[in-house]
Amino acid sequence: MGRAPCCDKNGLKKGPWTTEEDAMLVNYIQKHGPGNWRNLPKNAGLQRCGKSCRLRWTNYLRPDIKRGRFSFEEEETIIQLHSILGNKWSAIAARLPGRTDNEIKNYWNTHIRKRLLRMGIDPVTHAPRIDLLDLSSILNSYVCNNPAAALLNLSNLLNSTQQQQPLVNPEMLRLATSLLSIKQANPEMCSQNYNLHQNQISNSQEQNNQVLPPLQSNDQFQNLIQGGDFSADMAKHMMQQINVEGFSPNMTNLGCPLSQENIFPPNLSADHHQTAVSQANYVPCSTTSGNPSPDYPENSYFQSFNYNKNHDFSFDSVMSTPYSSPTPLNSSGTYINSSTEDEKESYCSSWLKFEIPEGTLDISDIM
DNA sequence: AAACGCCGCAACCGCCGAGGT
DNA sequence: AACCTCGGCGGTTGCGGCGTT
Repeated sequence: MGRAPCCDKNGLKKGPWTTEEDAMLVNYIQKHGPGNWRNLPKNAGLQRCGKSCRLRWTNYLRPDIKRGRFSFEEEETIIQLHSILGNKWSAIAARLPGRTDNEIKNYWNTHIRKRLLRMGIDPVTHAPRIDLLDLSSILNSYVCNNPAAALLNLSNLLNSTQQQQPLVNPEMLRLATSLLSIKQANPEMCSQNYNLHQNQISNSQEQNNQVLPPLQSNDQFQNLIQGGDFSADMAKHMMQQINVEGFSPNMTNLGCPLSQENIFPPNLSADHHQTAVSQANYVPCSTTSGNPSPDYPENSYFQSFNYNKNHDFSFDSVMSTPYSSPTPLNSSGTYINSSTEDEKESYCSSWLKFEIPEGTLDISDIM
């Protein structure tokens, strides 16, 4: 049985509200309070349906609504809550005083979502995007001191881009080639990182009394996925490794893909799924020094992307200011309005721009 | 100056669950 | 149990403003 419409729409006005209508609605609610939305428009003399009145009140006319730009703190809160709650905008709004679910939803869709996509982060899963999987296989080959395999993987990757949709965006390719060239220049560094990576995993397992061995390669991970025999324990195991590593443009970290679609099969419970996602993104990122970066607030979403201040590939090295901040704080603590989306974007993209040293790998040769 | 395209946001739509009859 | 109302939610749409050509 179909549900009856909330009101008789014949003769009722739709579209943008006029100031007169706003005034009528506000006056009525100030006298009688909100509620009984069905009868409210009739009593208030409005040619609107109750639903429209309620939306207008809750999303725009309510006196406690905070208007204007979202602060950096608000933005971070939204991202973190979204990673936990998903598209539960009302739940997110409940934790952001003065902001409505509609406003947060719009802000997410028009600003944050796009920014995360440009950063290579899946806005749904909050994990690095699927194309990093292929990138990781290239980098992993190099970690294993197999440049030939790396080049082969890269070649396959490029060939695949000639079919339908590109698997890797240009920034990812640039990152890949840059890292390859850096590896050529500093072979010891990478092996050190790899050893460190393995040590971290071992330490983590001791702490968690786990007996599962660390995944030795990206291939092993891929086999797990493709084999279909992927239990919740395995997923947990994977996420432990991710927790140890955090996420950074570090080679070994990239060898551990985070895409949620791959990590969690449909039969994995939502609880496992959600818990793992939260852990993957928001545990404090381990660093070689063992200390979190002081450049970001503790537990900052963006701190998850921080690697190591002393490391050549640290995001810190290319970010002097939290790039997500829409309105950087000045000395008095007020927000500077001159910050533009372009400026924010430049922060985001800067840590993906690793210039290729001259005389190193030339992708055009492969293509 | 006009045309065009893009973007952001307010508003709408359809669905759902809770609660009442 | 069935039906209905109501409030709430998330997804989508459409319009106006703005920048670019």
